[in-house]
Amino acid sequence: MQEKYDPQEVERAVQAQWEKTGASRVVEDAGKPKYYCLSMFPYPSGKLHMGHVRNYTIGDVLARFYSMRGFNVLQPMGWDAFGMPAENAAIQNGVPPAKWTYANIDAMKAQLKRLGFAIDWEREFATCEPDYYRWEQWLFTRLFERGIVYKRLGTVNWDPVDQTVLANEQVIDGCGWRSGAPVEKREIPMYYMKITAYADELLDDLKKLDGWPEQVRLMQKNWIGKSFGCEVGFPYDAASVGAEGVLKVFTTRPDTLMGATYVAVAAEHPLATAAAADDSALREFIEECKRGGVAEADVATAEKKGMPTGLYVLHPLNGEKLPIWVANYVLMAYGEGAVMAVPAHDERDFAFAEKYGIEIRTVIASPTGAYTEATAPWAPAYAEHGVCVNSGKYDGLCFDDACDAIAADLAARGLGAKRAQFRLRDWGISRQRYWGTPIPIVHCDACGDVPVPDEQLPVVLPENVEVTGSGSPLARMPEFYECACPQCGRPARRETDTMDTFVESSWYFLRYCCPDNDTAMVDDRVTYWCKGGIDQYVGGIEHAILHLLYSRFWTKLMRDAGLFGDFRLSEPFAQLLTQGMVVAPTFYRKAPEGKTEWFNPSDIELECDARGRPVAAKLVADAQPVQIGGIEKMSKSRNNGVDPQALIDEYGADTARLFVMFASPPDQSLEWSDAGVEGAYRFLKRLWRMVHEHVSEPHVPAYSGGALTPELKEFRYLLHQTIGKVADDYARRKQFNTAIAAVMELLNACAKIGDGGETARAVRQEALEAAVRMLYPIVPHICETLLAELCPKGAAVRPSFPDVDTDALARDEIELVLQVDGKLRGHLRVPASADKAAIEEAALLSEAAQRYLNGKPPRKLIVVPGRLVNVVP
RNA sequence: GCCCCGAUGGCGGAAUUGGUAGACGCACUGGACUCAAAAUCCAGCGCCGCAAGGCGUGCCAGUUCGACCCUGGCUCGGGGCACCA
Repeated sequence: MQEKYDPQEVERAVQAQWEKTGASRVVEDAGKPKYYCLSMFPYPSGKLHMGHVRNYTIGDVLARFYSMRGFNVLQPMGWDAFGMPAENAAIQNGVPPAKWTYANIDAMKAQLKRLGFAIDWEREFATCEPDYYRWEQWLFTRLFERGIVYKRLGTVNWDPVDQTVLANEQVIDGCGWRSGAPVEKREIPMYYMKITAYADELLDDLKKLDGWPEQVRLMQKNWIGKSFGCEVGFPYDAASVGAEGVLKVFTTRPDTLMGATYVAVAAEHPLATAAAADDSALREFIEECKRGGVAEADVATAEKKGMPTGLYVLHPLNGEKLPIWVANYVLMAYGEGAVMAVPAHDERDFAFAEKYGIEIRTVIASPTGAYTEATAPWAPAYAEHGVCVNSGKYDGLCFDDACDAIAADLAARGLGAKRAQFRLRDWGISRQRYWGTPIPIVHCDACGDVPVPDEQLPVVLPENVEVTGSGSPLARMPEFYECACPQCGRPARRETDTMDTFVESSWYFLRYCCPDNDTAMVDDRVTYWCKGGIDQYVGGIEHAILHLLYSRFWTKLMRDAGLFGDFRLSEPFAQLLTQGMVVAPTFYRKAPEGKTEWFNPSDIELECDARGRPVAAKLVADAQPVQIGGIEKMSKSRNNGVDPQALIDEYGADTARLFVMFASPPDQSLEWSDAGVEGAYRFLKRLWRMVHEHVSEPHVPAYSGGALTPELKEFRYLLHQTIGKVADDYARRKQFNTAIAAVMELLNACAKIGDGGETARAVRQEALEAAVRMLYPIVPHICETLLAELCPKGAAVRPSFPDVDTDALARDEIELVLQVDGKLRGHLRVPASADKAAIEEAALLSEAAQRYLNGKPPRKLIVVPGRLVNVVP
């Protein structure tokens, strides 16, 4: 055995061995329990960043642990290859998106291999390959025929200078990121998927996902946002509107209906358009509402503005004329694009009414009497449930009774009924971009929208295109869009929009089971690997809502398309581990034209105050100052990703893996710092040295019984306690930093065992073997090597996880904490078998208790078995 | 603005079910080895105090024999908000 730990050489040799034996290759095996361990696949941005290292190490640790426990483990990897950065690279450097993407995949795959993950690379694919997306197109046509996919208008960000649709990320302070021009909202036809038809199931099934973090389930529940209330119809005031009709709104507070003093509609609402026809000021206001992007955060934080239309509706219960306002806070996409406003009992309506001098009418009193009278000027709106006042026949009714009574009266007039409402909206999947899956639809003047028939699939995305950043390249390629109608054969136009990349990431995990199937989307192998759900999914918490919700939805769509046969998979992910983000500081400079340039932390020199807080920063290259931004998730757009390659080059993959796992528990966000890498490396060197010293003497079999000194007995207690703790950390808690710490403690204790004779060496053999096996999932290269040295005969055998020897855990005496009045005052050694009375007696006799009791009996005596005794004087 | 999460020494973090706050590691300090340095090993290391002891888990209140942990109210930081992935 080499005396010195040389990670580069160890890792090269071990990886070559794994490669040779196909150690990570896996096939279906009915004789073994399966464990499908999935990590979220990366976008091929070019280089791995620390978030990837963390994510894939967590996955690999679990995969290897379950493998050691005898499971048939599948750990696949692929590439979420479509998306905007490839187009941006094309615009900047003129490289075709496909070429750029495949080059990035090669680079990142090499990095993943260097890290030694037990990935079955035979199953790898990229979502930009026609063999993959053809099945997505195929299912799309089925869903289109069933009406799950439909077309309607949707609102997008429009850059009037670049004449192009912008992603929310490309809108900065209301302006296009390249042109700097103010962005406008524009309505265009788009394809939607009816996720709202599955809203109830998506909500109900959350209850079954007990392997998911509560936090994620809660976020999804709130996102789906099922609320109960009432639909209310406000008949048009025919004299002002000039037409018959009913304005529909939804409210969760029908009990406040008698306090409604106006209604508000979105700028795009037909009533707003009608009123603006002969009102230039209103037209101008509606134009103003169209300025700015569509992102909800921007809309919700914008100043609330409105304008009266001069039109009226009639209150459905008392016939009173209520003005119709256009308001920028009402969104056409939600519900009916109109709301009823009750300023006295809704904070937003209150602020709006105060600003524009609209009547505020109190109709709810606090049940405790705190808000009883309609007295102006009002304090902030009383938005709690209460009792109806100033509401005629409804006076005195509580929330539930008022809702029932008002809903019944509305129903009697045909102007409303109780119903549920979802916040969830249908999923718009059309993108006016090049680098995505072509939407398989042909537009024919005679036949309308015709899905591409199976025999013409896939609709292949042409790869050699010119990307300019203005408009969609496909829309400039007649050779792509000119086609014959599949139905009537006449000249027709192929759809040039592509699909949202979330579609590809909604089912890739199923395709890993059967990537080579060229006659079906999925097959029986999915049943083997996905029965009961994918056993473990690991990925960033930033995907808690969209990606995970879309994947759940898409799985249900595939189920309902009959693709899973009798197996009928409904929920794809049984266990979910949401990794906390690796965050890093951001640095930028703003150019005069408003463009922002972001600088990588590695190119920055920081100046800190006495307490170590950064106060100023400058770019090393030009020594000029840069602005310090927030500490954000590592991303390409903020250029704050830290490249792990330098770490791997200097210390090796095992140190990188150990350090990242030791730094914090997986679900916690981690501010990147490489302080402490040395410590991880030092630990591996120490482990190597301890094994080297041990094996340089003749081999002894691991301890298997016989008399022990008290010291060795105590050490074996620690050893087996540690094995149990570490196994629990891997399997249940998924907290690897404490598993590592426990093994460190064990080895610290191991180093302190007196050299002793044969027995001590046997115990040390047992401990070192166990420690190396416990660490194997985290640092597999060094452990593979050390295990071969420790058990020369078993070198070829796949390593197993050590078992707990329960005999070693038996104790004669235990130590209890002695508290007086809840404060630590000493310890108590008692026989392990001592009962409550014996413990109480020992506690009262203790020096500490005597000192504080002054001979008086205690007021209380609390014994927590196995832990402590508290004497309350 | 709305939804979710977090805050513990100089730093990363531990305390698993309300029961010893600070495990493990980093940094630092002292010592050993060395011509010297590196590496390694040993010891110390929350704050105040000579000590006894007191204080201490973002802030303010509360529940409890006992609170980092539970409840209410804040502050700050992070994530998501439907076209970043």
